[in-house]
Amino acid sequence: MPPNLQPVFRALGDPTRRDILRMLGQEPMTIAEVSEHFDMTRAAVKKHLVMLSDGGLINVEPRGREKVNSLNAAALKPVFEWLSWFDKFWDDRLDALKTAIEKDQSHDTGRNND
Amino acid sequence: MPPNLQPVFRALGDPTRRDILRMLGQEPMTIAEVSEHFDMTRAAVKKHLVMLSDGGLINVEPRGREKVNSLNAAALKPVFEWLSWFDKFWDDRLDALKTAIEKDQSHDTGRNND
DNA sequence: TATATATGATACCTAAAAGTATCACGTCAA
DNA sequence: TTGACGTGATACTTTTAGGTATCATATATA
Repeated sequence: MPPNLQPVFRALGDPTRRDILRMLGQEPMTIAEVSEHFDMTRAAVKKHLVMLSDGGLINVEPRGREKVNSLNAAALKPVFEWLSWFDKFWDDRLDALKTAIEKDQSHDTGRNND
Repeated sequence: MPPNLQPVFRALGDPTRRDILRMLGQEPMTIAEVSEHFDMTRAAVKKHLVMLSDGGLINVEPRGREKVNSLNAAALKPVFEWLSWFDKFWDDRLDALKTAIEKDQSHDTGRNND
């Protein structure tokens, strides 16, 4: 079952959320810690985290009274693959090689790309 | 100067626009032709095309009284590269190979990735 | 236990997105 | 040259996104 791409693309559509992803790529953070990096209320940051969670882009785990948000980069994979459909238009060579790599790997390439 | 990613990500955030990109990947189309594929007015489709154009994702060329919209997949490249930053989290092997490919190519890899 | 703290949830505001309807304008064709 | 046709542009409506403010709840901690 192909994952629904829409929540992922929607989550990526906001610059604050893209920044958050990069931050969580460095280290997991609580909501308060993420909020420190932005000039907006914690509630606003929380909403962004919910959207990221909706897209499966982050994992949220309780730790006492805190919630630790960590990156789930695997959720980006379908996006990457959706984009790869267009490789042929801007770089035939890279596309060919990447296809070879994917074939070489024993991946479940049950891709739908929609 | 790194292209502004925001208009591109915003354009990709809507499923109709992603569909249009795939359609234009098959062949260039006029606004009327694109509109035939969707259950909405031509004006609405036109707005989507403007957003795609804002992100540089399509080229629009006049042909008599028509406008021919064609895919500009090169505009997806920065998005692809932005995503590639996360490769290490979900597939070290593919990332390593892709890096090797890019190094092998003589590309203007003046990437900023923000 | 009493209190401070981290988060959750709700209501509300503003702006932008997505869509429709309508009309104006340029171009092709009879 | 007169329509017909494809498009551009504007005004309008509805929904969603992004944000603030506020209060409730659960958990540490003095």
